Amino acid sequence: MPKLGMEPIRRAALVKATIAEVGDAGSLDVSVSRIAKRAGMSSALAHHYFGGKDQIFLAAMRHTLTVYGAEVRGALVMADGPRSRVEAIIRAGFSNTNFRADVIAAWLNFYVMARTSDEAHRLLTVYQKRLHSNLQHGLRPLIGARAGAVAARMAALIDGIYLRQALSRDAVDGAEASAQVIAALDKEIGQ
Amino acid sequence: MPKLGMEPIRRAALVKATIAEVGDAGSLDVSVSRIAKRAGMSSALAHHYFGGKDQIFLAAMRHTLTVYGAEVRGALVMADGPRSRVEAIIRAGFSNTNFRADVIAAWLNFYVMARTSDEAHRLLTVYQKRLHSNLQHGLRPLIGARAGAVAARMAALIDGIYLRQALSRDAVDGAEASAQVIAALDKEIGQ
DNA sequence: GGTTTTTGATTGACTCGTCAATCAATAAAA
DNA sequence: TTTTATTGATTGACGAGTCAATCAAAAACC
Repeated sequence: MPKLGMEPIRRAALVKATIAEVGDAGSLDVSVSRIAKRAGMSSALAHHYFGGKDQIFLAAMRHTLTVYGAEVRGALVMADGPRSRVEAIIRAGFSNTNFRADVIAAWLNFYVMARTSDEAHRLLTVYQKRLHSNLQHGLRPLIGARAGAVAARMAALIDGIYLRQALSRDAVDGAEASAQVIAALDKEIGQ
Repeated sequence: MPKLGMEPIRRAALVKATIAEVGDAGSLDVSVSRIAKRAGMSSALAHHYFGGKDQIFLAAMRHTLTVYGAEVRGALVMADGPRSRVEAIIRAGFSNTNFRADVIAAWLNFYVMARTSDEAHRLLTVYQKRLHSNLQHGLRPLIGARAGAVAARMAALIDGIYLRQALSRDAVDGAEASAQVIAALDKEIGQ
């Protein structure tokens, strides 16, 4: 069986399975066995590759942040003009890849994890800083010095809408969510 | 020892201890034994009064919601005029009783719990509905038909700022948080 | 008032299950 | 044969929930 070079494949499978499992369970209270089973391997192998449960979760978290980050960058290169850049940042957060029930559940639980894990805390802080920085950068040409404060509010609003969706059990609607935030944006920048 | 009427005292102590313990641990991953110990009794007694771990958490949740609800009502009777009412609702959410590290941690974890517990889900839905309804009611005289949509955004913003504080490990600042939301309110209603 | 009975309060010890982590062993490349 | 892949079995810890037993106030009774 040992086809060489299994490691990256196994790791990816475990990360994917972790997100799915956390999404299903709704909490971080999922056993390594279950994750491993979903990923099609034994729990021992999961430990072999990741060293421990925390490492598995952190890897899953890094992955969601990486995907999100990539999506934002991708959207930004397509945007022309500051206003369009800000909208791109907003829409990226509510894209079909990020704004899914299981991913949202994972985010929520990462917030819980960040209260006890330094590494999780660090990662989420990076995300928040980046979101704020991106928004501020896009807003500055539009509203100058107010950009910092407005960016903070927009970021909080985005997170808040995320949180609502985490509670909602209905299907999520990224377009509707984006529209909400953009409406607030319009008010903040005066149309 | 059986001084009659211990039950309500014990229950209250357990609820308080639960919030504190969840705040310390940062997650719902706290054993009944620890909660009971902090409340000054055996774990068996905790089970005796509440029946199970979930019941204890739900009671703690109901308590925080009750306190929050009372505070909002109290602030509303003091307010004169719609604008003042809306501000009162906002400030109540960030009051010293509600905007505390352990309480915020509890809220966050209740959101996680709501993904698996129907009763927790119900309670949080009640909170969200009530918050939205209160805001909408206060906003209607100010902006008419737009009140519903704006209330939704304000509610999400409040939750979002809460979430930020859940991540922050510094001391929380309710006044600053209120100011943020009120600034957004000003923009929404046009000064 | 004194005795007995009842009942709420309380706990230590125990059961049962779960889970993270480890290890020894096997199999297939290189 | 050395390295990589892989797993079944095992261990050690921990936690929820149960139970039988104890303790002491209070109520009922004489």
